[in-house]
Amino acid sequence: MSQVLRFNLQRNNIWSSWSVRFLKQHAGFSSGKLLQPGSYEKRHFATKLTETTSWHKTDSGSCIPAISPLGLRQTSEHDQPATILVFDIETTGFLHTDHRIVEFALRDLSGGKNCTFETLINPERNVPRYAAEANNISTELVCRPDVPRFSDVLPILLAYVQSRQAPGKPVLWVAHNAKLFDVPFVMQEFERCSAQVPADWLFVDSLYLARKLKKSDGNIGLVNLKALGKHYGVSSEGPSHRAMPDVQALCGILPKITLGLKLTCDGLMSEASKFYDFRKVS
DNA sequence: GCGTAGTGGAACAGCGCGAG
DNA sequence: CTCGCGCTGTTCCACTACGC
Repeated sequence: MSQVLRFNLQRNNIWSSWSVRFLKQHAGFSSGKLLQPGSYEKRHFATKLTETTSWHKTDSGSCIPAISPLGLRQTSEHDQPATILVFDIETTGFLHTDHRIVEFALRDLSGGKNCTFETLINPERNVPRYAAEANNISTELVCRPDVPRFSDVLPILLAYVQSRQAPGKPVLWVAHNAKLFDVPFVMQEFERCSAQVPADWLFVDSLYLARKLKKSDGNIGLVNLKALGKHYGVSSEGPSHRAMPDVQALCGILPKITLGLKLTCDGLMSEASKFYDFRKVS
């Protein structure tokens, strides 16, 4: 498991062209070193092929998961109204105005090869002890010159998302408590980089959906990720309160929620708030 | 530790109805 | 007509949950 950055790109060998070019341009990494087994950068920037869960529609139109063969998409891009990316971040604290992102992870629900993106981020500030205790990400781990800053990661992230995005279709970002936590942080980091969030990025808060479902399903108790995972029998690999395990958990929970809400992919789209809606809140 | 949203309970106001 | 009762809706407040 990489300590700093795992960067997975799908669709042929974008990895060997785009990513290296971006890394060279924006993060100052050498492509030669990058591809050398055992090299320092290789340890940090590694691709991983995963067999993943993809979504497709039931007869009733609800979104449910289905195991897809390695590297194959069961749902064609033309059938999907949007690329759905489940993401999670770890930060140095609660306030997006005062704190920084230290880890970013996402997973493309359509599955297939290299459907995940995960990286540690150099916050350029100390990680408070309470935050480090919560997410096991210490100052020593991320405040190092070899750990990319958000500004380094941003062009790679944008390229990755673009590589996953179907032409003309929006990108639907899903996170737990996205409205109050994840999106304001991401927005703040974009602003720090003087970058614009793409206009076709939409955001859905799974916490809001879970609360909505709870009203109609009395069996649902707490609506935090852990409780929902337990309720639906969804377990995630890896330590809790780290970005990718939480992403994996949400990937398992989200289809259950949409199924419970009888929410179609289009319905999920309608639940999405555009970026400027979140900006009003934050 | 913080900020926000949601929730549940208490308190109150307003209304309708029946009894005297 | 007046009073009392009960129901309903609204408002406020305290508490809880949620993210790290």
